[in-house]
This record gives sequence, structure tokens and C-alpha cells, in this order.
Amino acid sequence: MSMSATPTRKEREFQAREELILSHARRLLLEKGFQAWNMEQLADAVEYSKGTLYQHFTSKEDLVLAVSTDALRMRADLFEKAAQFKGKTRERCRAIGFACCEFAYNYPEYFHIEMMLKSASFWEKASEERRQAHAFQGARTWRVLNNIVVQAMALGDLPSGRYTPEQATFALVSVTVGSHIMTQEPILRVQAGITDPMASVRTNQDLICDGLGWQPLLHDYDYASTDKNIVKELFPSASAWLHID
Amino acid sequence: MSMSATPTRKEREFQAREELILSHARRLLLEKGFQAWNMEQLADAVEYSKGTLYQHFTSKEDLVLAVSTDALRMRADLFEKAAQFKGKTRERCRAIGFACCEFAYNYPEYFHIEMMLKSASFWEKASEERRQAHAFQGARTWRVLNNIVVQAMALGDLPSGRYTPEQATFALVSVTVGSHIMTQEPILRVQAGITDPMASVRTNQDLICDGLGWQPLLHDYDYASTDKNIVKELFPSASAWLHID
DNA sequence: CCACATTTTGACCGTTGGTCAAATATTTTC
DNA sequence: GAAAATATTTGACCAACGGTCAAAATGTGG
Repeated sequence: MSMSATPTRKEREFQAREELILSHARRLLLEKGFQAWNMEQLADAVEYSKGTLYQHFTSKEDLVLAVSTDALRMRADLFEKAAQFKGKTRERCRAIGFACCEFAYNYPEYFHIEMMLKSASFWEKASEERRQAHAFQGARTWRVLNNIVVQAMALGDLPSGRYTPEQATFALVSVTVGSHIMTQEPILRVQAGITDPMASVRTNQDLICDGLGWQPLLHDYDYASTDKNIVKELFPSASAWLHID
Repeated sequence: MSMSATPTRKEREFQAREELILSHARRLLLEKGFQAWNMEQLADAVEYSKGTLYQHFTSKEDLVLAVSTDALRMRADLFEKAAQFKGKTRERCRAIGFACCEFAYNYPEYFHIEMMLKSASFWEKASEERRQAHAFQGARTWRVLNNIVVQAMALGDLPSGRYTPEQATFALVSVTVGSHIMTQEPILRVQAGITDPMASVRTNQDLICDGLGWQPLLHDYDYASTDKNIVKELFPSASAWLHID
């Protein structure tokens, strides 16, 4: 019965078990999607019973939302790290693009899950707590990118007359999400002749930035050098998904 | 036992019933999504039994895929109609943008369903016939847009050195899908201050076109006149979703 | 060692997608 | 036009699964 802020042994055990459950659920989601596994199987995997799972999560949807929010938190972390990059505003925006690819490489199932959250009656079945946690992490990623856009306009790198910062940020978010989803569509990949999905995503981001008139434009500057620095300083492990010919 | 190509009475009745089922399923999907209705309820609605439904569709997923493909066919029809617009290549591309908004307005549930198709184990449960039908309609929409891009490059409206036609088409498809999905996200709508979703989608398409250097650029030409003509000639009913201040 | 509190369990429930033998309707045959 | 043959429709039934809860197991304090 501790009144202190430090967790008791019980509380720590509870937390450790929750992470165990989440890690196994993440694996199942990655391997099988949402439908092709059930709570019984997950209970077997973590070596607890079904009833115990429901002490941590109100429903299967609540559990999946928790997995998704965990991933979203990591993405926000990567975004904040990328935003620290020293350079012009467009270079920093570019660093965010790398962060998003780094994330997508490590959590390839994430966008699928995120799409499920939008369509189904997921939100009704999830607990209020987890809904708020998800919204909070989503707001973090938005804020990081929007801050860079605001600064770019303040500095004059990005024309401020035609589009509001929010419009520009929204365009970047939309093209990024859309590109990640579309690159994961096998049929479209063949039609569009895509061999390097991450490169396609970043190309589309460049198109939006150029369309916004974000200086310096793609072909007026040596972004190859920028990219080298971003990778070296922020994402040394990016070579796993970065295909440079 | 007719050997002729014209359908017998039975075949016509079967076809009519299939359309009845599809129209009720479409309504249920629109009102309740995927989970919040079951095959029993659909059977009641069409005044047939569950068993009869399964003579038309191999599974609930197969049925939903059929609804989705129907919608996709209408979209392809609208695209082909829009591509006929007389004008510069970028104006025709713009007409496609209008077609997509017209479609999204009439089938607001479509993108949600389309996202379900990507994530879940939908395809396994659907019949081979319906899978092919869906791929065919998808290919139609791609082709229409890609043709315009190819022509634009041939005419010199669109620089052909930097991006391939497929890359340009892919960028437009990605930004469109991403924008439609994102505009349907209530939280993001507040964050981005979006009051007119369709306008946001079309703005993002313009940004990609400008980024590609598709002449004439957005602010070098009187596209307001173009838009008036597109609406008048192709989509007279667009006033329902077109908010012009 | 016992009494009490907490945690864990898995049998059980309701719902739902899907099946199939029986009932019903339709067509063919004589 | 009645009986036989064929085709269609039905809804009871099944299995799978998310979720619940009384009982068993475990832990705790005296």
C-alpha cells in the first residue's frame, strides 16, 4: 500500500506484463494482421490466461490501439530528433522525411493498423484513456512538422502569401500518408514501376515542397550532401532501406 | 435452356436480386461501416434468407468487395468522362480532380472500404472473379490519368526529363488518396483548420502539379474560368460540394 | 497455521459468419 | 393435368471468437 510516487513491486510487475503482452500483440499484428489471430492464442503466447489480458485491455481493439499508439510515440520521437537537424528549413523538413521512412521501415505494419483505426468501430470499443493517448502522440507529430513550416515562412524560405502554414503542413502529411499506403499496394507498384518505395515517398514530398515554392528548390541545391549528413548524424542505420545507386 | 447470349427470365431475376442485395449492402456500409451489421439483418432487409445471399457471394467480404468494385467502376466512368474535356493537358488533369471529388461526394464511404481491402484478410475470403473485376476497374482509373500525363510530356506541357510519366501519375494518385483520407479525420481537420475538404484535396493536387512543373502553373493562368467550364460541361451537380466564396 | 485479500483461471455465454439437408417451388414428362 | 424430376429457398445448426465471472490459486498479515 505505497502512497509514494515510486511504483511498488506489484506495479512494476503489472507494467512489465503489459509490455510483454504488447510486444507479442505487435508481433502477431505484423505477421497476421488483425483478424488471423485471437485472444486465446495471444494468451497462450504470453503464458497467461485470457481473463488476465482483459485486466490490461478492455477489448481486442483497445489492445491494438495501444500497440498503434506505442508506434506513434516512437515516430514522434524520431520527428523531434529530426527537427533538431542544423540546416535550412527545407533541409530540416527533409530530415523529417527521413525520419518517417526510418519509422516505416521499422514498423511496416503501422499504416495498415492506422487505417483500421479510421474505418472500423474501433474507437467505440477502445478505452477513453487510450484514445486520448493516441490523440496526444498524433498532435506531437503534427506540431513538430508545423513548427518547421511556420519558421520557414517567418524566414522567407517558404512564401507565406499563398498558403497558410496549416495548409502546407496538411499537404505534406497527406502526400506522405498517401504515398506510404500506395507504395504498399503490389498492383500499383507494378503499374508505377516502383522498385524503391521509400524513394518514391520522398520524391512525392519533394514535389509538394517544390510546389509550395520552398527554397531552395530541389534542383537548385545540392541535397545529396544534405542527405548524407542527415543519414550520418541522425539515422546511421538508414542504409537498410536507403538504396543509392 | 437458352443457348442464346440474351439472358433468360431466370438469369434476369438472378441479376435483379443481386443488385437488390448490393444496394442494401451499400446502404448498410454507408450507415454502419463493416462490423455493425450482419448477414441476417441484410437477409431480412432484402426479404430473402441468409442461404440465398450465399448463392450470390462466397462471404461477407466478397459482398463488400463487390460493392466497392461497383463504386470503383463509377469512378472510372467519371474519369473517362473528365478526360474528354477540351483544353490544355493540365486543365484535363484538373477535370479529373473534379471527377474524383464528385465521386467522393457521392460515395463518402468508399475510401474507408478501400482501406479495409488493403489491410484485412479480405482478398483471401473474396472470390477470384471479384478480385479480378476490382483490379480491372483499378487499372482503368490509372490508365486514364496516366494517358493525360504521357500526352502532357509529349506536348512539352510537363517536363519529361526529371520524372517518368508513371512517377508523375503515382504522385497524383498518392496525394489524392492521402488527402481524401486525411480530410475525413476529424482531429486533423481541426488542427489544419479545414472547412472545405474537397478544396483541400484539389489544392494538394495543384501543389503536386506545380511541383512537377506542369504548365501553365497555378498562378500563371486563369484556372477559375477553367473550373467554371469543367463544372458547367461535365459536373453540373457539383454545386453540392463546391463551395465558392 | 489461519483468516483474509488479491490475482488468475478457464468454463461458459452470446453473437455471427457460414453450411446443408429438408422443404418448397418450378419445369418436364407422359 | 398429375406425377416425376429438377431447381431453388430456407432456417436450424455448427464452429469460432470476443468477452465475463464464479471459483480456484496465490499472496499477505498476524
